Amino acid sequence: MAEGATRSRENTRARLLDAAAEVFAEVGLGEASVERICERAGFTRGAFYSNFASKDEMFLELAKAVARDRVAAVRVRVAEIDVAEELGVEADDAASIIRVLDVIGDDRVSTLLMHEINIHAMRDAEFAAAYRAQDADMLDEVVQLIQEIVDDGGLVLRLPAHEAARIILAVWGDVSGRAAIAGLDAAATSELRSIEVGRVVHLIIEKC
Amino acid sequence: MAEGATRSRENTRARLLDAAAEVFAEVGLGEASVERICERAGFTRGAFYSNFASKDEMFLELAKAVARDRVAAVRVRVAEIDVAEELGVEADDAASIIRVLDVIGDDRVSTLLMHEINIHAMRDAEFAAAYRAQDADMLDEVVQLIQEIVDDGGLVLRLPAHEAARIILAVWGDVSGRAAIAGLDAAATSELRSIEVGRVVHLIIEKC
DNA sequence: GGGTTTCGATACAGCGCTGTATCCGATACA
DNA sequence: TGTATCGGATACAGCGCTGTATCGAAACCC
Repeated sequence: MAEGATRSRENTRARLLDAAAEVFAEVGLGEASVERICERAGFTRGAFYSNFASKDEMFLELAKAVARDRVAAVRVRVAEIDVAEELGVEADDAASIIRVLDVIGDDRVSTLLMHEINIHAMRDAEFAAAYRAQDADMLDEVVQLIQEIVDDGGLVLRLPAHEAARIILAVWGDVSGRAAIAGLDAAATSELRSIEVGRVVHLIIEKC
Repeated sequence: MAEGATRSRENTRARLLDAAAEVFAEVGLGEASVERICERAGFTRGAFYSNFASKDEMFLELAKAVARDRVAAVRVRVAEIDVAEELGVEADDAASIIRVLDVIGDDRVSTLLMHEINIHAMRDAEFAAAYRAQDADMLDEVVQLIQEIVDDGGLVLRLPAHEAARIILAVWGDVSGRAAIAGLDAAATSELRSIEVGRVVHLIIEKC
């Protein structure tokens, strides 16, 4: 278990996972062959089967990694906003939320991949359990964010925080999907999200 | 082109399309083989290639049919509500909208299929164009519905109607997806939808 | 009722993918 | 520096799917 070897192995795993994310996004889980993933990563199938038991097992791992990264990214952003508030920099309510959410899935590949993960959760009950757990984590994070913004700004919610979070996430996902369908680039997608999600946030948060 | 033969041919086409809808929902477009679809329909591939040029062409046709049926179903429900209102039967605002939307994709297969169609639209630009057109039609239908309910009830919208419709559809889709992931049956799904969509409707429609 | 057409079944050649078994080179270690 | 180990490449047998070409039977037409 030498350092170099391990590092190299971890590196090929990462490269394979990255390639898989792209391929899954491009053609979907079903049509993505192990061969194609390896080709994309610059390996042969030997490397794949040396690192993963099967395509499904790999997909599971990829989904876990994506979920972990998303929640972590949101958590970081929330913390950043906390710091900003403590420094007295009062941000606009909607803008804060959008800036936080913007960290998840800016790009096309992420959106496609999330949808692929989502639909897989509908098909596989076992996978669904893990998915729901991470979805709940993400929701909690957003709830907490909303709560802080409302408390610090002396604002009022028209809805319980966790229901508000659900709606915001739903609209966020909907806009992202439509942007991908419309073929919008990152900038345009971001702008569209600001507008539409901002509208919902202002609908939910009552200004006094 | 005798009647009987034609009818029979139409029948096999329909059976193949039904089977395809199930298989696409179960395993996705990519993993659905022509063979499997035919097996499900009780035919061999001979019948398939006699009726469709390819799996993709068939998917396109299926998507068109689904879209057509959905919009048509909504249109019928909207008309029903119009009649009810003319008869003086004043329905609850949220309930009316939910009853209309409930007509689209009650079941698990429809939800899966819609997601499959949706994700395919993200991947295929040409397909996306057709998808967006039908999506716009559906949106228009909901906008009209909202408008009528608001006008007849002397209510006020907190948002422009078409933005309200977008949000309602987004939440509706989100709830449907989560219900499928949770493995809820039709009744539970319907109930969950009532609650969550109802909440959004009440948020958007101001009662005077 | 015999010829014609049509629809779906069957047969076939071929390809791409799978998963395993084996091999080779590089790296770590003594 | 020789040796053991490990990671990835290569080789291989086999399967399932594809799409076409052909065939048989049933329905239709006169």
